[in-house]
Amino acid sequence: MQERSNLGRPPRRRTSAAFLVAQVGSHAATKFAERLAPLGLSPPHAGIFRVLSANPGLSQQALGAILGILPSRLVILVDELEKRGFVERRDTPDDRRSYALHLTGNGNGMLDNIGRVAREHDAALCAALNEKEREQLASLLGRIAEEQGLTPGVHPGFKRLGGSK
Amino acid sequence: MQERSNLGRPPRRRTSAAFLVAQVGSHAATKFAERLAPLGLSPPHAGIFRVLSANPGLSQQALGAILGILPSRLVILVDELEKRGFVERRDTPDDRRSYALHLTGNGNGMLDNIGRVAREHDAALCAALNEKEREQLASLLGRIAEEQGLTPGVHPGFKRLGGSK
DNA sequence: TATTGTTATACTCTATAACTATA
DNA sequence: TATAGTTATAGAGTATAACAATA
Repeated sequence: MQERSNLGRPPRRRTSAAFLVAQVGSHAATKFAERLAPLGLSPPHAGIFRVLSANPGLSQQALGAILGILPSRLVILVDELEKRGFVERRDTPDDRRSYALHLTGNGNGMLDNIGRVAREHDAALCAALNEKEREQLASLLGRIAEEQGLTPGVHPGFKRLGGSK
Repeated sequence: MQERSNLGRPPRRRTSAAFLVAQVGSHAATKFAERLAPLGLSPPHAGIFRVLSANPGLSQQALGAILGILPSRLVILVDELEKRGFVERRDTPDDRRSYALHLTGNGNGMLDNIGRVAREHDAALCAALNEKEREQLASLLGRIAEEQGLTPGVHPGFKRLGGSK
């Protein structure tokens, strides 16, 4: 039940939605990274798990394109996951330049852990809201994401933020 | 008017609010930085303008504490703004170790430009929502921000995001 | 001895270019 | 010649330590 009496006064200056989204979003990303850290993973790692789970057999190029990660960086990330036995590079018969990336059994186990962590993270972040309000929030943000042309399920990361020098 | 018929089926899996906040927030931060770039400013610069406007005479320590910017980095940012005539370091009579930071006339002019850019940014980001929905969104996010202990008006930036290595 | 502003340095992430092996 | 993966390198942001002047 919001107060609706603003008669005669200039519209009350509220913090802009854009600023709040950036502020809370940055906080959310930091908190998620903190929850991932005990698993020995970073947010980009989690993105790789999620995308490979939905699209097994992707090449590194394709995976990097989806996640917005440059090939030169993706190599390192995949190396780390392969070294720990979560991802494997399978040779492709038709094109011997590229690999087909798959989650291993251990990889799928870790994917479950990531999912659990993500749900805990969501619950903690939205603690101030009831279930209906969380759906409202997700709906509003989902509409913005769609109108802005954001790819569902892909966190854009941060490109060039510095603008001064 | 949302569909409300989910009888018997498991609750439909929606993208979590936490993920959407991080995704849209990252996008918003990138877009804001792009709008700031033609002014020769970065988001941290804009934060300095905003905080100094509300709290003239702050020391660098105090300013850095509010913005979550380390002294070693803040020196460089303030140097840049001082060199361009937007900020001045005034000697303080009582403590000759520190400066009192103030916006100059040109600085206040640039502050107006930043405000204009911020309003354009907000309008563009929320294009998918009507005025009432924007207020709803701001209200929901504001409650999360408060419950999570975020300082009003302060973008936390991104601390240690990597967790793997 | 502690604090303010500053400098120096290391580490991470981003971005570009160049190399190799295939195609 | 073009592409997939890889390596090397440069640039920005973040973090820590150390220093000079002052408290």
